[in-house]
Amino acid sequence: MDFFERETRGLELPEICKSCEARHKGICSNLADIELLYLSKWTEQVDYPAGTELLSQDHHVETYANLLKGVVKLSKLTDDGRQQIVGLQFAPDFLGRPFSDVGDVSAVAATDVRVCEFPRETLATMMEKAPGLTAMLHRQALVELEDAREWMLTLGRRSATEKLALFILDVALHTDPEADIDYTHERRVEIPLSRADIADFLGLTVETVSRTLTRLMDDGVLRRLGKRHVAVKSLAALKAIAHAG
Amino acid sequence: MDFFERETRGLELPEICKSCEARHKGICSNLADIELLYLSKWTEQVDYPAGTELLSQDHHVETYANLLKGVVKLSKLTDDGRQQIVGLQFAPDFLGRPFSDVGDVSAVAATDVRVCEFPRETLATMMEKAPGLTAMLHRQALVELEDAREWMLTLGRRSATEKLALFILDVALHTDPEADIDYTHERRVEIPLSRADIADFLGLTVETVSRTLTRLMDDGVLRRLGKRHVAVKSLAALKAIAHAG
DNA sequence: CGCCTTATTGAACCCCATCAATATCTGTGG
DNA sequence: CCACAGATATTGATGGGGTTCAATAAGGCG
Repeated sequence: MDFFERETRGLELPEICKSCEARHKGICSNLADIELLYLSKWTEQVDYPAGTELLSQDHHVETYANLLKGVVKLSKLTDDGRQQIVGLQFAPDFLGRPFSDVGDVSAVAATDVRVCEFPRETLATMMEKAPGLTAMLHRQALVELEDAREWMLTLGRRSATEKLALFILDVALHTDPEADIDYTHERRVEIPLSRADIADFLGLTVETVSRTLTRLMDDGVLRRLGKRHVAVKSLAALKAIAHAG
Repeated sequence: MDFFERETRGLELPEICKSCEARHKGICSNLADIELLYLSKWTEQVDYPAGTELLSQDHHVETYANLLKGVVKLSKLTDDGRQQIVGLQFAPDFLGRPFSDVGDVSAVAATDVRVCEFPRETLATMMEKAPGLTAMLHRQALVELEDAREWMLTLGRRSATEKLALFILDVALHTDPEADIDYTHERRVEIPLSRADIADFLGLTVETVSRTLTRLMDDGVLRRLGKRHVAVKSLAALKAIAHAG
C-alpha cells in the first residue's frame, strides 16, 4: 500500500467517482479507496459523438477507458468487406485490450458516448500493484467470452425472428433502470443501433431486419413507437419466441 | 516464495512435466520452477475416450485440467435442442472455468484425449500465490475471446464453402507438428470431428457439409484420403477460398 | 456376413438475400 | 416555414444457397 499512499498524498476523490457506475458494477468496484484515488489522478471524462472510432482494427491506441454512457459496437471485417458486429458494450464496461496493443476488432460508438479514459501506462502500473483490478479485468473477459459464445449459438442456429427477439431482449436487459426486471408488463425499449447495425449484429440484411420487425409488430409482440423505439408487450413473450432459456 | 518452499520440500519434478507441452506453450509456461513443482504435487494424468463429457452445462465439476492430447469440443444448446459448437480446444489448452463453478457450455472429448487434472482448490491456491498463473489464464481467456469473435464473423457472414475452407485451415494450423507452417505444399490433415460435429461447428447441416466437401474435392482443392483424412493442395489456396486474412 | 452408425447423393422446398422501388426521416439553406 | 437532398427504413418481386425429407452407399464392429 506504500506506493499508493505516496502517490496520492493530499488528493481527494473526484465527485464523479462517487456516483460512477463503474465504481459500483464495473472495473473500479474491486478497488480499495486508495487505489481508486490513485487511478482517478490519471482519468479524464470525455464525450464522443456517435460514429467515433474508439479502437481501430490495426491502429495502436494509447488509452483505456470505462464506458459511462452510451453503447459501443465491436466489429470485424472479412477481406472483401462484409461486416459482423461481434459484441456490444454498455456502461460500465471496460474498453481496451490488456496485454496486446493491436487487436483485430474495431470499436465504434453506436450512440453518443461518455467514457472515462486513462493512459495505457496507468493500467500497467495498476495491474502490477492492485490485484483486484486484474481480477476484475479477467472476470470481464470471461463474461465477454460467455456473451460471445451465446451469440455464436444465435448466429449459427437461430432464425431471423428468433435473432430479433433475442436482440430486443438483450437491449432491454442492458438498459434496464437497474430496478428488478419486470417480465410481464409492457415496457418501452430504445434501440441503440441503426437497421444496418442490427443486421450486422445478427448476420442478416437490413431488409430482413425490417421485415421481421414489422412481422413482430403485426403479431402484437411489439408496438412501433418510433424508428428507434418500440414497446415490448412482455419480455416473457420475447423469450418464448427466441426459444431461449 | 516461502509457501512454495515449505510445501515442496524433498519433492522432485515429474519427468512428464519436463517434456510437457503445457510447460512450454500452455498455462504452466509462466510458472517458476518451484511453483510448477508445487502444482505437480496435485496433478494426475488421465485418459478419456472420445465422447466423454468433461464439463457439463449445469453440473458442478471439481477439477481443472490441461489438455495434453486430442481435441475437446465446447458446445451450447438451444431450448429446443439445436446445438452449436462454440469452440474447439487443442493441446495445451486449459480446461475449466475460473471464478464460476457452473458455466453454460458443455465440454466433450471429440477424440480420445489425455488431460492433466488437478483439484479446484489447487487452482485457487495457485491463483493467490502465483500471479504468473493468473496472467496466463487471463491471456488464454482473451485468446479464446478472439477466437470466438473470429468465428462469429464466420458464422454470420460467410458461405458454406468459406466456412469449410476456414475449418480445415484451422485444424491444419492447430495440429501442425510445431514446425514452421508451409503454405505452398500439399499437406495431410486429420479431421478430428464427425460430419455432424463439423455441421454443429459451422452452423450448417451434415448434408451441406458433405456436399461442400465433395465440391472442394472436385475443384481440386482437397483430395480424399479417408473419411477423416484429407490432403490439402496448399493452405494458401484454402485461405483464398475463405476470403480471410 | 449382417447390423448399426455415419456419410454421400438426390429432389423439392423455403427462408433469407438480392435487386429495385417507394417512403420516411433529418438536417440544411432559402 | 417549406423545399430539397441524402441518408435511413420499409415494402415488393424474384432467385439462390442451404435446409429438409428421402434414399443409397460406405464404414465399423459384433
